[in-house]
Order: sequence, then C-alpha cells, then structure tokens
Amino acid sequence: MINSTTQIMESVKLTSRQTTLLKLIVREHVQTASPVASRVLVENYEVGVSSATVRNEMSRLEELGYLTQPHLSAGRIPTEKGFRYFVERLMEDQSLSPLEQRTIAHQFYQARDNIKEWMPLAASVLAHTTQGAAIITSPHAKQARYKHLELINTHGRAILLILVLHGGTVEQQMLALPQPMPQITLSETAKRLNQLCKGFSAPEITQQLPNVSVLETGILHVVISLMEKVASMPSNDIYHHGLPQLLQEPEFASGKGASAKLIRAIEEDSQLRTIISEALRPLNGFDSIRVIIGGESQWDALRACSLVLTRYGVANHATGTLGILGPIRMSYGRTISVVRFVAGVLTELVYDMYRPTEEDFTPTQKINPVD
Amino acid sequence: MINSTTQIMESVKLTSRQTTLLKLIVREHVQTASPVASRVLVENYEVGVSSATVRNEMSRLEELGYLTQPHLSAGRIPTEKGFRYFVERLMEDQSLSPLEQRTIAHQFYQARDNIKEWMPLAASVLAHTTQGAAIITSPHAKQARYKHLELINTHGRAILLILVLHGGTVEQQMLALPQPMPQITLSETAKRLNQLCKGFSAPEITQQLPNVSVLETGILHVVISLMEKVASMPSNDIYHHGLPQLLQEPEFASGKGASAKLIRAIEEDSQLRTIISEALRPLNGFDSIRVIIGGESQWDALRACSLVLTRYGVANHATGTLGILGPIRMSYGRTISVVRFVAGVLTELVYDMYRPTEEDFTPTQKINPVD
DNA sequence: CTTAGCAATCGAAGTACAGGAGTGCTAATT
DNA sequence: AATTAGCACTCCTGTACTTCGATTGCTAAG
Repeated sequence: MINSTTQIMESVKLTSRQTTLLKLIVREHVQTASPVASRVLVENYEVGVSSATVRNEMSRLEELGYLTQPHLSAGRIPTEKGFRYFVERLMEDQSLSPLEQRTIAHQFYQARDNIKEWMPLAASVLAHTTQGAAIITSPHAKQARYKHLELINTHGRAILLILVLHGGTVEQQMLALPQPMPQITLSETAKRLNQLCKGFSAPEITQQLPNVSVLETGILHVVISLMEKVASMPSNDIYHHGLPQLLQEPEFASGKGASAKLIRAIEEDSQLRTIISEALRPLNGFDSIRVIIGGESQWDALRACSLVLTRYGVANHATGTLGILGPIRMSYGRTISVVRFVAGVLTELVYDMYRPTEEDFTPTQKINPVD
Repeated sequence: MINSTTQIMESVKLTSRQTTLLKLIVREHVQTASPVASRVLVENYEVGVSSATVRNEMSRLEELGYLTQPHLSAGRIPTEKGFRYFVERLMEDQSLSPLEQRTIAHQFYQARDNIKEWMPLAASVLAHTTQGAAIITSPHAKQARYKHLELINTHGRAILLILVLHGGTVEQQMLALPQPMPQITLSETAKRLNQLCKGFSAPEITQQLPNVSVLETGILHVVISLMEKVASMPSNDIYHHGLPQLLQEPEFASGKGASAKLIRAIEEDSQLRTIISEALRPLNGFDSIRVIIGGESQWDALRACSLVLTRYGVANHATGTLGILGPIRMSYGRTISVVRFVAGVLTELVYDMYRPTEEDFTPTQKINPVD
C-alpha cells in the first residue's frame, strides 16, 4: 500500500488467478444474468481450487472494485470497472463463424446496388446477431462537391431538382418556379449550370452567383443550401432497430422511469445524434471500437446500457457510425466482433462506391459499382 | 327470450341507458386501465340511478357479451365486442384542438419540400399525439408511368440512372456499361429514350424494345424492372415509431411471449406489410378508417392491441397507409381523429405534389378520410 | 496458502390473515 | 315493473410471518 503504483487503483496488478476468476465470473454472469456464486464457478469450470479460495479471491476483487454484491447473501456481479478490465485485457475474440460471415456478406451482396437498403439491412443484421438495439448512421460525405444537376419539369410551376454530388450522394428537392417553363429550357439551364459549377464546393458556387441570371441564382441558392445541409449534418439519416427487443431484457423490466428515458434518447434523433458524436469524439484511429459501459457515459439515459460503437467508411470521403446498445451484461466479445465485421462489410461497400480511378478529375473519388 | 330478434346476439337493441353506461365504462376504463366498478360510475358521472341499478345493467351487458369481469369481485371491462359497439355507435368525435392542428400542420409545412422527411415526421407526430406505435408506409404510385430518364456519367463504365415516374417517384440505380461513354452520348441517349417512352407504362415500353439499339435495350430493361419493382411493391418503405413506448403500457408488462411476438411482427418488414395489406383488404371506399380490435384480427401477435388504419394520398396516383397500434384500451375517438388528421395533411402534401394541370392526363381523386 | 466446516445473513417463496372492493341477490319501496 | 337499500359472499391485494435455500465470511485445521 505504500508502493506508489498502488495509489492509482487501476495500476494494481491482478494475479493470474484473479484475472482468470474475473473472466469466468463475467462469462457466467453474461450467460445467466444473475450473480455468480463461488460454488458455481468451481463446479462449472476447472478452477483447480476450492470454493473457499474462490471466495477469498472474490472478496479481494470486491475490495479492488472489480466485483460487487447485490446483497450480502448473493453471489458477485462484475462492476463497471470489472467489465472494463475484462473488455480491455481479458476478452477473447469471438469472431463470427464462417457461416455467419457468409450469410451476412451474402445479404449485403444482394443489396449492394441499392444504397438505400444498406442501412436498414445493417441495422437488422446487427440487432439480430446480438440481442441489443442497433444504431447506425448513413455514410456521409465530408465535403460536398457539385457534380451534376438535373431540372425536371414535373408539372406546372413545380420542378424537381436533382443534385448529384461527388461521392454519389443524390439530393432531390421539389421547388416552384415563378412561372411554368418547358422541359427544354430547364434542360438547357441545367446544362449551363453544370458547365459552370462542375466540381465546385458550396463557397465556390457562391462566387459564381453574380455571373448568372435571376432564375439561375434562385436555383443555385437551392443547390447551395442542399450542399450545406449535406455537409453540415453529422449524417444524413439515423436508423435504429431492435430497441423493443432490448427493453425485454430482465434489467429493464422494472425501473419504468429509466427505460422511458432510454426510449426517448433513442427515438429522438437529436438526442441520439448528440450521444453518438460525443461518444466518438475521443476516437481517433478509425480502426478502433469504442466501448462505453453503463455509467461511464455522461448520459443518464444510458446508465443501464453499454454501447459498442465504431466508424465505418472511407476516411476523408464518406464515413458513418454504427453500434450496438445492449445491457451492461452483454457479450462484449461477440458484440465487438459483430460490430467490427459489419463495419468492415459496409466499409467495403462504401469503398467500392468511392473507388478511385485514373479518369477522375477531382481530388474526390468517384462512384464505381462493382457490377 | 322467445323473441326472434334475440337469436342473433348482435341484433339485440341496447336501451339508451345501456349504451350510456357502456360509453361511460369504456371512457373510464380507457382512463384508468383497470376494471370499472358500478359505484365509480355513479360517483364520477351523473348516471341518475343507484349503483344497484347500474349493477343490474352491467350484468345484463355482460350476458350480452359487451362486458366481462376479470374475476368475480372486480369491476367490469369492455370486451372486444363492447369496444366495437363503442367505436361504431357511441364514440364521440375528439378532434384535435386548433392549436394541435396548427402545430402539426406547421411541422409538415416546414418539411413540405423534403419528401424524405414526410414519413419520419408523420410517424413521430402520430406516436407522440397518441400513446401508441405509429406505422406508416410511404406513398406509392399505383401505376408506374415513365416520365423522364437521366443518365449521368459517374465514372468509367459506371453510370447513374435516374428514372422519374409520373407522380414524382424518383428511382435511381447504378449500373455498369459495357464500355465507358462520355456524358454527351449518355445525355443524347436519355433524350432519345425520353422522346420514345414518355408517358408509357412498363408493357408499352417493352413493345418498343425492338426499335432501339443494344445499349438502349439494356437501359430500358433496367427501366422496366425499376417500374415493375415500384408497381409491384405494396409500398416502398415502411416506417414505425414508438413501439417501445407502447410496450411500456401496463398490459404488456407481463406476458413476455406475447410482446416478443408483437415486436417481431412490427420490426420485420415482411410481416408488417402482410398485416397492413390484409387489414386494408376489406376497405373498399378510400374514405374509411379501419379499426381492428384485439383478437378480431387473425394475427396472434396483435391480440393485445388494436390497430387504427387508413389510407392517404391520391387515388390512382400515389397512396400510402398510416395507422396507429395501441393497446386495446385506447382512446379510439382521439386516435381516429389523429389518424384522420395526419392522413389529411399527408394527402394534401401528396396532392400538391401531383397537382393536376392541363398537362397531366389522369384524373386525380384525393382520399378524404371520413370514418 | 489452502480448505473444510459452520454460523450468520438475506432474499425468495410460501402461508396465513385481515381488509377492502365489488358483485349478486333479496326484499322493500316507488 | 322498475328501482334501490342492505347484506352476504367472493376474491383480490397487501402485509406480516415463517421457512427454506443460497451464499458468504470467518475460523481453525491441514
């Protein structure tokens, strides 16, 4: 205790037996959802010592803050600190089986052409392979660059504006002209603007405003606002799937107030966006997966949950976020593997979409679907 | 009892006092979520008779199948038959307050240009103004008619095909050409096809296939398959919102199995689509709102719920479905009003989008939900 | 350092019981 | 004939009490 390293609790070295026990306790607790007794450990696993010894070790682990007892005559459950230790040092890789990998990859392969389906599919896969709620944001191009504009006469004064950005984002918006115009005029206008603005970013287009007609100015204003919308939003869409499933878990059975908060946090886009962006703030490397365990997070609503989050996509081009919200008592090894795998699949898809080629003329990369 | 009219239970006329009581019992039960006692009725409402008389009437109503007792010493709750009678004959209109109407209309007004936001917004509004889960399908054009095609060179062999259908549906798909082509060639091809196919349905386009080049044949095949996809799908997208909220209701607290089924039914698109389409099958007039009360439906999963469904949109152009899934004990008057109002707002939006003009050639008919 | 043994602790489950809510019935009243 | 007061009866609900079992911590022996 006088040793300087002991001042910081985290630096106390656990003996190999203690880590083994902690590992087993986590594993058992994840399976049973209830406190783990010393006897259960010696009976179910080859601990090599008696339950009394296990009890002593457990007692020590409790002092150190890795375990806790719901009540005196119950077994132990891991604390958040215990789970964190487990996640960082003890967890074994639980990769998906080849069959699972193939099944998932196949589903995405079938949806590869239909960008719209990626997100719901990923959310569904994530929610089904874990028992948690999946959260996923659609890939979002960092930098919006004008690629192509189409103006289509839909009817009368109403026209449909279709804006294609580099990176393949397609935005559409209805707008009304001061007066009806034939399709030919619209097409010519679009052609002119395409020549003028090709490859430009929003500020560059703004500079062009003095050079165009009143009508074109109006259209470009819409274009600029669309581009700014795309660029400023942390992500276009946010999906979640499986929250009801998560709420069926025993830990949410009581505490009506807590789950109400959770529901609101997840179902209100704005809250969810905040949580995601703040959770990923400290995440520098793209390869890393962030695990937020229960109360570690600053959000009340998530106190009963853990969140496993990562980014996917191609840096500097288009990235999104995806993660799983599960009970604190979740299988972190499994969840992390699933998150990593699905993120990998999505990254592949995004990469394919943005694959760089010789013909490209802007620093941004082009869409190139593998047929 | 010898009277022939009593043979068919449904045709027994309820006295005015009985209907009054049934109405009050429903109202009270909806509020309290618990069985309603005779004394509560005479105390809270101006019944004008004693509790004993109320008991007699209740007993009679129970014989007739409109009420039931959870156990002998409890009050009564309405049966499904009781709810149905209430919905069909006793329910009072509970329209939204002008303020609520304005608030909702305002939200939609702000999103009027952004079709993508309509569905999530409607789902959110529905879920928040009732306590149930909102279900909504995006408007879907019945009959797909070619309006406009754009081919945009995205990169190399890859091009983006944008197909605009009459009614404003925009479909996009990436596809790979046999070899790269400049944008000019693509634009000319699109122009040619636009002249050729304008206003055509999928079969009509098929007839044109012999008249076009190999390249164009390939493109038209994609166009046709997109049109068929649009036309065949019951609806493009399906949204739901607020299911967790619904599951917090007391009736779902126990019965883990039941709510698991419900969750699966709602979160699996295919199941939900089936339910919606079958539920609306007997709905002929476009003007009606369908109310499915608990076990009336043939779906186990919905046994503990009621579903209030209607269509919205413009007949023969684009229609969608929207509804609320709530506990059997829901405020039907309120829910129906909300559903009707939101359907009306969406219909307006769709109608505006499809606004008929001299140029358009199909008649439009707005769907106007009246119960 | 380990472990067998044992007392102590505390929740979970069961039982018994009182209280209360509500009905159904009967008889009196209108 | 309809209504109602009164009352017995039923059955749920909540509480207190008990028992049971699971589990630990401690102690003393190995």
